[in-house]
Amino acid sequence: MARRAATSPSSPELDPRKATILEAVVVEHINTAQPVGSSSVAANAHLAVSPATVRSEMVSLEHEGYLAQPHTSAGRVPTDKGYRYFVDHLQSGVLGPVQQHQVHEFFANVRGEVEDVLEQTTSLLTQLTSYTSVVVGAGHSHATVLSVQLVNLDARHQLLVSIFSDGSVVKHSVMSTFDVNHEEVAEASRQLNALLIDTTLATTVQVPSRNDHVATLVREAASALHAVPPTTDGEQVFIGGSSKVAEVFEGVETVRKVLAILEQELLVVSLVQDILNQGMSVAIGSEHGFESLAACALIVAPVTIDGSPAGAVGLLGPTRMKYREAMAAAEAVSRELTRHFGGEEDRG
Amino acid sequence: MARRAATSPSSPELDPRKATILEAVVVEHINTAQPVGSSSVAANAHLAVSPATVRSEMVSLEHEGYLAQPHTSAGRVPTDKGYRYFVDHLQSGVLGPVQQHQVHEFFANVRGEVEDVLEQTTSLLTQLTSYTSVVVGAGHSHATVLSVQLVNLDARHQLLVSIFSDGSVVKHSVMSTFDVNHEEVAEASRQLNALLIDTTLATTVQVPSRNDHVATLVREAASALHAVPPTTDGEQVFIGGSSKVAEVFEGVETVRKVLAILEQELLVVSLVQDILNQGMSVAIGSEHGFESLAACALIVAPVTIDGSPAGAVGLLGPTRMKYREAMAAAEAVSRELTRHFGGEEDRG
DNA sequence: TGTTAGCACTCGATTCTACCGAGTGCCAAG
DNA sequence: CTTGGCACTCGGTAGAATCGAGTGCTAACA
Repeated sequence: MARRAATSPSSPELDPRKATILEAVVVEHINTAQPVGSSSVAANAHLAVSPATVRSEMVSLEHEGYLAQPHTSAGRVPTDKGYRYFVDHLQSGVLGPVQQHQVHEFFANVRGEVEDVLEQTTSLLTQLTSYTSVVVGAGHSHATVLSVQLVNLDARHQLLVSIFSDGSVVKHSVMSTFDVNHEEVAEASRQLNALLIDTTLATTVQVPSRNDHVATLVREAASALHAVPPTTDGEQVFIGGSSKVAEVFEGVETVRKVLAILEQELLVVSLVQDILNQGMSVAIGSEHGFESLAACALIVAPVTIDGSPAGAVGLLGPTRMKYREAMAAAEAVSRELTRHFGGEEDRG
Repeated sequence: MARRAATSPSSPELDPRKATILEAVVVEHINTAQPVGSSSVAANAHLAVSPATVRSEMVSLEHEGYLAQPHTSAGRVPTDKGYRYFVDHLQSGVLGPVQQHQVHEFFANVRGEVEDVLEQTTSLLTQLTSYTSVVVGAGHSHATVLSVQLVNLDARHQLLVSIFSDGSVVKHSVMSTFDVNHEEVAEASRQLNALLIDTTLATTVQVPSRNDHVATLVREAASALHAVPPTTDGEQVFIGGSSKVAEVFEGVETVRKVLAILEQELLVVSLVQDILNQGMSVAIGSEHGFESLAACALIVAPVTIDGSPAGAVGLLGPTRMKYREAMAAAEAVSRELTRHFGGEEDRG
């Protein structure tokens, strides 16, 4: 319920009958992918009115922008606004027993590093919903350094391995212009530890200005660590079920566009995070502002660790996707993921 | 030339005129995606014969399995065998000036870790060819351990970070059933180093059998490290341009199948490596044995470091792909990649 | 006033037909 | 062995006819 409220950017109430009709149209169109006619609404929705009445209501709904007509003599199709109303007034569904079981099984058996779990979670989500799934793991921009280690690959190549408090590990190669022996590397490693432990990536550190081998190594290693790629602070993206794109969308061109977006992982991250920042759980059609995703709806659910945002799960489908089921799945998985990571910490 | 010889699994020589006709059909069909008729071959290929003659040759080529007829009154289309002959007798092309420039630019500017370079290489390949690209980085199954480090995330959770001689870094979490203090972790870390340095993942190590905290930690950490996922020894796969699948293949079903295969990265690795193991550089249609890739051709080129196989680059397209250009691109990129990594080592 | 039955109308989809033409296979002459 | 000639095949396209789902409007009705 809280969710539903948080998720309503613009849903003026609608006359109850209109609401029922709109809902019927949406449901029907989601199931059939066809324009919906007045008679099928009159039959289906159990409001005891004639098709003619439904028709006049539909005209009105069309004027208000909730429905559209592909051509003069066809049924109606929901607009993005129509879907939005539908979603905002959707009572939250619950996962079917089979799906619940799948989720339970998954989290009971899943093992391995965070990355592996997140990766596998995309499979779970796609299996649950038949939609393309996205899992975003938060960056480690405010994690502190637990330990760094500089090792010699050969005399001119060193590797800086940094371990962060959130369990992430990052490596950077360092190339030196002079030969370095093991003692120098060990000494540099020691100094780097002293310098970097408990700092974050954002912290600026005081590097030695001397020009001996060790000091130079330390300088280069530290700068390698702080040379953050400008576009991201290390979020990870996992995408699962991209083949579903070809099943679920019609029209090669749409498929191509969607795949092209999915290829740009940075874009996907920002897309998901934009939606979360706006407090939404669903972005429909043009709402997310990506031209080439106009045919898509994206459901997102945040994952938190110890109350602070740690990532998100998402489901990407056509605007006529099965919102209730997909939202239930996204929520269940995000909840379990939160518990999986958070709970582990508590128990440990 | 050596390549071409190595790449011929089954290409009995063909009567020169038939060869010319076959080639003309393949070229034409690659360009137009349409069945090719006798007259266009007679006109195009500069053999001074009439369409009628071409026709009779075509009948013969069809009997021998090089060509096929979609239906009675249509032109001919190459079979997999036809493409195979074509490829086996293709004199190696050379990259166009624009592409050469792109490759050069790329390798002049590329920075970062091996993984980043490989990842970005997929973009390069896709940009060069407009096909989906695959880059496989070899596993570190025979790299030796340079250093391991065990750190405390909290009292019950430790992280084992292992650095290998090939520059790869792997982390494993270790969960303990008792609280561990920093001294114990440090001691365990020391012992693990003594135990593991210079071993490979395949080496079995003698772990302490005592039951104190440190020994238990060491045991658990060592077993975490050796618990290799059964299906792989750490190959990395990078896939680029999957949206090209939707451009290049016709038929939603084909697109779906191909994407589904690409999702299973392990499959892609084994596919690429099978082809390389057989000494082939191109697998056409059914040659690679994947039912659902029957409409595909896959071009692969090995990447070596210091003479030993270190991975591969691949290009995936329809059987009617532009072999010469794509092969040239794959070769050029694999060559540059080999130089990029190998050369660096030599200079360093 | 809101609802409904009736009805003419619209227009995409489907079917059918005719037909075009690219391409074939065959044959007889060169 | 090659080639021009020719009858034949058959997918693709265009046009006409038809179908029917669905609409908007209107007049009657509660």
